[in-house]
Amino acid sequence: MAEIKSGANPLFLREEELRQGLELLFYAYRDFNAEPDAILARHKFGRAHHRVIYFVGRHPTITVGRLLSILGITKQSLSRVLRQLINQGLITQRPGPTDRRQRLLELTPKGIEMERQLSEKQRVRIARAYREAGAEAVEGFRKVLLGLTRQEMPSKFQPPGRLDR
Amino acid sequence: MAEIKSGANPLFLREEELRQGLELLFYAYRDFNAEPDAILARHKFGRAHHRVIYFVGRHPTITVGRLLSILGITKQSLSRVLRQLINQGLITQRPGPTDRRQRLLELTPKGIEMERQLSEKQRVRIARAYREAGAEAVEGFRKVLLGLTRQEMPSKFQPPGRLDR
DNA sequence: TCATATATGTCAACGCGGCTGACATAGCGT
DNA sequence: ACGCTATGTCAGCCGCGTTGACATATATGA
Repeated sequence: MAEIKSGANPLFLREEELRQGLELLFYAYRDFNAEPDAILARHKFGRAHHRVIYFVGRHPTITVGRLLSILGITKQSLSRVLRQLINQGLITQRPGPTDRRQRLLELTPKGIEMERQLSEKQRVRIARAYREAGAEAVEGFRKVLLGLTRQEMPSKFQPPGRLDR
Repeated sequence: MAEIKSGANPLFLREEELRQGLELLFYAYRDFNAEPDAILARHKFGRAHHRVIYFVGRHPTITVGRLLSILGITKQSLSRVLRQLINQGLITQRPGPTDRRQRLLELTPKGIEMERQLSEKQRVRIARAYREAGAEAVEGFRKVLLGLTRQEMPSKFQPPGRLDR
């Protein structure tokens, strides 16, 4: 692991390109979450709440366990925000029909409304970026992001609720 | 703000597309930071340290104030991690030559080595994703991310150390 | 030169959201 | 009946944001 850099080496140029990608991702992610963060703050919530609301909305009747592995956090961490969301009436839980140990999670109408408010900001932002960049760029965007994702999941828990169907 | 959804409306299909982008970004960002996180943990550092190391490496002799506005955090937050990095001998500071109130920050050789270790993981990952996706996709990736970034910076502080020169 | 503004640092307290470890309970499956 | 599983909870820790207040050195303009 050395010998990589040198003068007019294409690998050297590439280095800059890669760093750009790095930073682009950093800034985009940060800016992308700024607006929802503001809304959440008004409700005394944080990003963790946002993520839970989002994924429960996306996968109604999802179980706690499945939600845990999507989020990649511990049950203790989840429990804290989940309890708040349930207490505030944004999410309901009910026993699973076949396996009654499970708690199936769903958004209440209030939760749905909140979800809409939060993701609307981001959807608008993405929609604008997509529109400005063009369909072809969008395809590339997705390809690269997908390539960044997963891999070296050491065989163990595959991201279970993956978007890609 | 309603009336958006309906039956066979193209906007409705678009909704799915946008949500995909949303999640893609979430997963990519998460997975993208997993490896550096592991390295950092071994040194008792966190992501905040990573970001500081990264940007100081990228902009040697950067001032504290400039670093603050790149990171978008408060000086108290920065001060904590910066002090640790200086104590651990990864970063040095020295007074600015013209304005001696400033502290110019630079990586020590030890800091450079750490930076290399950390970003190497990410560079490899990006490089792989780029290679698999192809040059055209990379262009699209950048276009879209750039579109997601900035905007509604309320005129105030423009991201000062922006990558795009 | 004096006053004010700027660059930076520091103390203290707080909040969010990760984590580990330990333990509890209900329900499933053999 | 027993053990595994799904879930919940208590307690404590840590990273890393925040606000607010105050300190110091230096720059700069009236």
